[in-house]
Amino acid sequence: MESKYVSKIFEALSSDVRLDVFRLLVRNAPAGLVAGDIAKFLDVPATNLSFHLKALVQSGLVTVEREGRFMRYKASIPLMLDIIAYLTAECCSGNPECCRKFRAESHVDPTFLPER
Amino acid sequence: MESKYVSKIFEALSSDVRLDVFRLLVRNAPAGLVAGDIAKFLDVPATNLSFHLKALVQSGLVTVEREGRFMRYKASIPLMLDIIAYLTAECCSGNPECCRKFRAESHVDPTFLPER
DNA sequence: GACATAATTCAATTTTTGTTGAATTATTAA
DNA sequence: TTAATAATTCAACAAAAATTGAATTATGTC
Repeated sequence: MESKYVSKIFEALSSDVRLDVFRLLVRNAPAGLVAGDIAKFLDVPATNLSFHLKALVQSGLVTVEREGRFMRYKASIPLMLDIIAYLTAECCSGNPECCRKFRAESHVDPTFLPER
Repeated sequence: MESKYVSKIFEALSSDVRLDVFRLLVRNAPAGLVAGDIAKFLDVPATNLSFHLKALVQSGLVTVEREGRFMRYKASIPLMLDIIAYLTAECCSGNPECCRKFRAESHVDPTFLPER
């Protein structure tokens, strides 16, 4: 995998609107949600949501298919796992013991971390 | 509010330069590297690298400390694991079996994923 | 102290993103 | 076939990010 390609995927998650959309779709995997429901859940104007959904689809993190007059969006869980594998590849030069030790320290829920 | 904080972290990984820097530091965890070595490895102009390192440090994904006249940068593995947990939280919420199936088919070392 | 080295900050410019309302396309229902 | 609904595209503007070279700060060496 090319870092230019992967950075585009992280760019898709670099807006709080898109991150919220993606997490909503991850929670609602594998069924996904139609655009109107996403807009309702997250209270984002339709026109702005379209802009962000387009970016997510272009990144590959989200897929879309027509369903009558609705558009159904789904998170691509395999791609999500791929970028996690990319990010963590050869962590600590492949020393799994070192990584596991970090893992034990990481049980901070980012939801509760202070703002910067 | 929380997603604004996490999206800033993904923003830090949304440039291919910064993504390359971060992965280099992940591979070289836990020791890290000094700025000049990063510049040499990745062939990035010092002034531009400083700009990107600053963004990484501000996101919290990278830490820095002075070492004589060198600056040593290190990846924050615990924060990396936290944002992975944030991204994958409640995946396939109603259907954990579905989520386990996705994981089994992926290339992710389970060390880096929260239990499900 | 004077000089070299490591790295950063600053200022200027260019490029890219995000947001909004109005107009448009696609589909279904009356 | 007309109207209603779902969603997108378009155009305009506002805001933020990337890049560069010159100047600056901090540290170590002669």
